[in-house]
Amino acid sequence: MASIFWVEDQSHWIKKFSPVLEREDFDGKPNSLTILNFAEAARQKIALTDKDSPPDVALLDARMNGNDQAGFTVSTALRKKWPRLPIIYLSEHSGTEIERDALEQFSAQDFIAKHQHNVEQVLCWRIKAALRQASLDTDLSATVNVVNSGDLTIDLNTWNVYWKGQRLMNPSNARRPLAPTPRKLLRELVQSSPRPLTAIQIADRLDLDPEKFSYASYRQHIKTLRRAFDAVEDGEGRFTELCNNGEGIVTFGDEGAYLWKPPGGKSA
Amino acid sequence: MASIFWVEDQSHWIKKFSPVLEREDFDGKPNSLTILNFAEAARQKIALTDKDSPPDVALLDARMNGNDQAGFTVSTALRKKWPRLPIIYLSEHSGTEIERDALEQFSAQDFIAKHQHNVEQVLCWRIKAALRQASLDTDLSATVNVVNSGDLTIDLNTWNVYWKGQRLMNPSNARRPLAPTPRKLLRELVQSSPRPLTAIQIADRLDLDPEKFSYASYRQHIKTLRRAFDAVEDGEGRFTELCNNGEGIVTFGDEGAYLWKPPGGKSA
DNA sequence: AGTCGCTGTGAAAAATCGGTGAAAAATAGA
DNA sequence: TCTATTTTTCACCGATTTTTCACAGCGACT
Repeated sequence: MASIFWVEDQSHWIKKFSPVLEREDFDGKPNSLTILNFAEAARQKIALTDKDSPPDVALLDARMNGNDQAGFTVSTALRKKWPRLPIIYLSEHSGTEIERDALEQFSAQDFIAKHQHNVEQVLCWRIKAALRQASLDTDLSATVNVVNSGDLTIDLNTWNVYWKGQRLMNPSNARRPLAPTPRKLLRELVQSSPRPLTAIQIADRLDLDPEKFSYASYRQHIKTLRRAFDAVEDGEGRFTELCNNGEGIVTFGDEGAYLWKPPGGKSA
Repeated sequence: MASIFWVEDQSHWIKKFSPVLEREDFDGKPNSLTILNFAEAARQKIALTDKDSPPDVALLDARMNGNDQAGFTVSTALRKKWPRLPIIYLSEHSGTEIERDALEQFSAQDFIAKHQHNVEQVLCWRIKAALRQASLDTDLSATVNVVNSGDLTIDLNTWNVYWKGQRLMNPSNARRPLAPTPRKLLRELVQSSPRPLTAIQIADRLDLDPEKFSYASYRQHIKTLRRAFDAVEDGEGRFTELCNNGEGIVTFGDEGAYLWKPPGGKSA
């Protein structure tokens, strides 16, 4: 849901833009539009809004109710509370010192002239651009890639697999990591859970030659995986036993398919 | 010095804007302006420019020499080489699908109508805004000219690499510095840690001909690097041994990828 | 009991991976 | 141009991974 914070004092602009802003698809979800008519009302609204739920983008007019600075005071209040919020100016005074101030002094993300061909569309395009830019910024900080399923964690960067906090190792040599194909296979199983995967589907997903990847190989890799889990459970064959009881990596009857069922009752 | 990369096929626009762009004070230093008249020339220039000295901002016209897509092909080439370079379109066709494509499909930073009041000024303001935004982005990651990872330091100015305070030298001749390709390769590995890099990804990042850069070459460079580290550890093969134990420069086990894992337990 | 299909298994064969030195090819510098 | 250096290619080896094969256990059905 894209939430838009809009301050506009002239009703005819509100009439013109609000239907477009409400209908336009910014992120696949319906938008929430907050419209304020006065700078003072806007500042109050800002003060009352939870700091942890900022709007996604703000639209301001620099000059409102005859006051050249009205929009900028709102801008300042917004920036103070949410420094990274993209602010877009919508103004009748493009190419003037108002545009310069907005861009230079008040770090506007964009400045759109109200009087131009096809404004409604342009506005939407530029809001989208601003939203994209903002999401880029936040993506930079957190790029953690993990798949999680109960006690299982797969780190998609290093491809390490952790089971109850311990790293799954190669069962034939405890100092070596799990081999590539079993790792990928496990990931596919976990990701497609609770759906089972046949050998053919696995070959397809792992981009292996379907001629070469037989059900026999599949079985072999499953064995490897179960043993790797067993090694962590450190007792003897605890995990394999689990599988026989219908949890963990279980067979799915037909067509030689296997299925990941998160042990411990909970689902993925 | 703000360096501006500008592609424009019509000389009257060049006459109109170039004095302004040259004189305007973007960052307190004189600007360097590169003007290309054709998309093809622009692409060649991009290919010839050092990957590590990108322009600060690019100005493009979407439609050039009668071809609607000409500007976009340049945009693609720029983005591929310098993903974070801000690209500003200067066009006579605002409010059209050209503007939409530029903003949505080609992730333009901005789109400026050539026919508007006070364009030269507007252009300057918006370039400044783009530069500010870009510097914000890089501030986020690291303004420092040093890549640091545990005991490893890469000075991005001199390209020297230090390991535990000592400079890494060329293993085939201890009086010479580490060769360029291994240095760059190490940097990419360190920067993308904890993600592994395949030979193809490395070729792409170092801007090498992917036809020529084979997995065999990659291995060879890795060998060179490991030996360089060994030389600093001064004993025999201490670092290579580390690698076998899963730290330092380690194989990823799939698709011939390697990965930098900062030794000493700590992550980057 | 017989046999069919599915699953699990160990052992062996086959393919691949990662490391290596040496030599050829490309590039940079004088 | 010639030389020094860097980069790529090639052929080889051992270790590891992946596939294949042959067989055994098990339940279902006839």
